[in-house]
Amino acid sequence: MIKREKIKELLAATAFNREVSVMGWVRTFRNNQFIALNDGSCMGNIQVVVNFNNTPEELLKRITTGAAISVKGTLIESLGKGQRVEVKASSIEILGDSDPERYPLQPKKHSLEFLREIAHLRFRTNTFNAIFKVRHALAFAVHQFYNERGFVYMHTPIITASDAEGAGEMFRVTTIDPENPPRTTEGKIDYNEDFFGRSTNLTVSGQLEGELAAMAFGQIYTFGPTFRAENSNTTRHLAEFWMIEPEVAFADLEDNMKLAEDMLKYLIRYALDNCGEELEFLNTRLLEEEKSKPQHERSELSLIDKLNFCLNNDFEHLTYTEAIAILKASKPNQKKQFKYLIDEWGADLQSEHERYLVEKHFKKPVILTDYPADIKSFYMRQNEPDDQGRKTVAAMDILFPGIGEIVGGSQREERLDRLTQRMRDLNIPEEELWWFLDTRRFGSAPHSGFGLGFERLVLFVTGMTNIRDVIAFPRFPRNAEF
RNA sequence: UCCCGAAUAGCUCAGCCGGUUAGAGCAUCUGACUGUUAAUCAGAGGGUCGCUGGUUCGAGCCCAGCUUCGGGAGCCA
Repeated sequence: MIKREKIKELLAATAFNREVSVMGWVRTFRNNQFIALNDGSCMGNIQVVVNFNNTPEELLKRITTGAAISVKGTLIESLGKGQRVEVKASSIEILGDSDPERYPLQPKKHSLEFLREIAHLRFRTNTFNAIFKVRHALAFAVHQFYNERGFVYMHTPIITASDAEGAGEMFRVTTIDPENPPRTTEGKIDYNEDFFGRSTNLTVSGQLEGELAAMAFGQIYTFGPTFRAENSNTTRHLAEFWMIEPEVAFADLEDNMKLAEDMLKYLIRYALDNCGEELEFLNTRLLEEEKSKPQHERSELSLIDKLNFCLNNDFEHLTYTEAIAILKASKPNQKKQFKYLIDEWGADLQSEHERYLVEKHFKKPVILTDYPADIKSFYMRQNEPDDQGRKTVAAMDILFPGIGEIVGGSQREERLDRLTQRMRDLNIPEEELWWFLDTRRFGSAPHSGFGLGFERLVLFVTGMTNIRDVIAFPRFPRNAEF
């Protein structure tokens, strides 16, 4: 029996007139003769040539779009134009039929909206083949980047009992019978009777546990699923998404920003170096897509140019206070074109402001630092008040064109008294986070970390615009299909 | 959750001022052709016009509510 060869290898083959075996799924069957066969090993198809004169009618009828077939034949230089090699079939076996009346994928362009409804089949399109190859490459590169730098990959828990982190609404994890829950004497649901003996949730972040490990290993990262039960209906939020969270001891905000920028550039370079075919395809796809848009909405750079631009330029560093000054003096603010006008220091930046800074003013990735303490989390390190007595924290957000916030991080507050004071101010119960505070009690040290939304990175690198298209089976409000 | 828009054949869409039997391209099926490249040519089948109610002699079209989808905002990664 001949060993099955992958189409990717056959398309690159130089030795002809040899017997080969290929298996794959039919993309199209033209002229009763030419099968475009794809096995997922690459985006390209191999052409299988069938001699319909000596092939039974019943077999030819079963070579339909989507069918899985096994082909044995001779690899030859193509007799026709349009492809270099083809397989002259000597025998074809149908492995799995595909009813053409019911198979939803046609050899034509489908809308992303339609493909989202058939997410179980959309992997079979070139677009999603490319997206998920890039996603794979980026995930692999994340591990390679941190491994090369001696980071330890930590698996932080997915089920957590702490609800104090404040990153968002949480999904409850329980085995309690919702029809008949155990009650306390006051009539409330008694979580002492629950599986863990307490109320538990799906994690919204591995950061707090990551800090514990960083205070022993020095440098760690997490890369796992994260859950937010926010009723977010946008092109850049998911209820279940993957997050990368490095945490580094003895590192300040500068080190943190450097790590983040190095990582993003490393990942983008890895994709460019390893997913050339896929990015070329996505680049062309995007150009086609843009043709239907009015001139002013089209992007100035193509996808690949944009990625290279990102690699070859330093990210813009900017404090919140400097950003406010730029925004205050900006044309849209002066002409009152912003929906939310900038007048006071202390207000949170709206996405229109972030977009202005990134896409109009600097036209490159921006790292915003030193936000007002009042709009940031309790664990961020408190800076000394400025000459006007304004309080800020050592936070940094990285903003990307078209995506917005892709990284959020900070130097952590390592001083126990400052941390607990802030927790009291925000009504965060200290007793629940006793283990977290222990890091500040026993050998506390400066440390920093950040979170990178993996899907947002995949969005940027693939040039896709809806986050639901860069994760296999997106989870969002009112949708958990597949 | 809020604002805006959309929902008509398997897919992408047209459907005029509310008026006879709701159309096109692609896909599918049948036949022809047989070195095609989203093959081509000829023909055929395919519709509870998202759902519920209302206005009207008459509703795909107007109104209300609901559902779902898309874009934007908020929450954030």
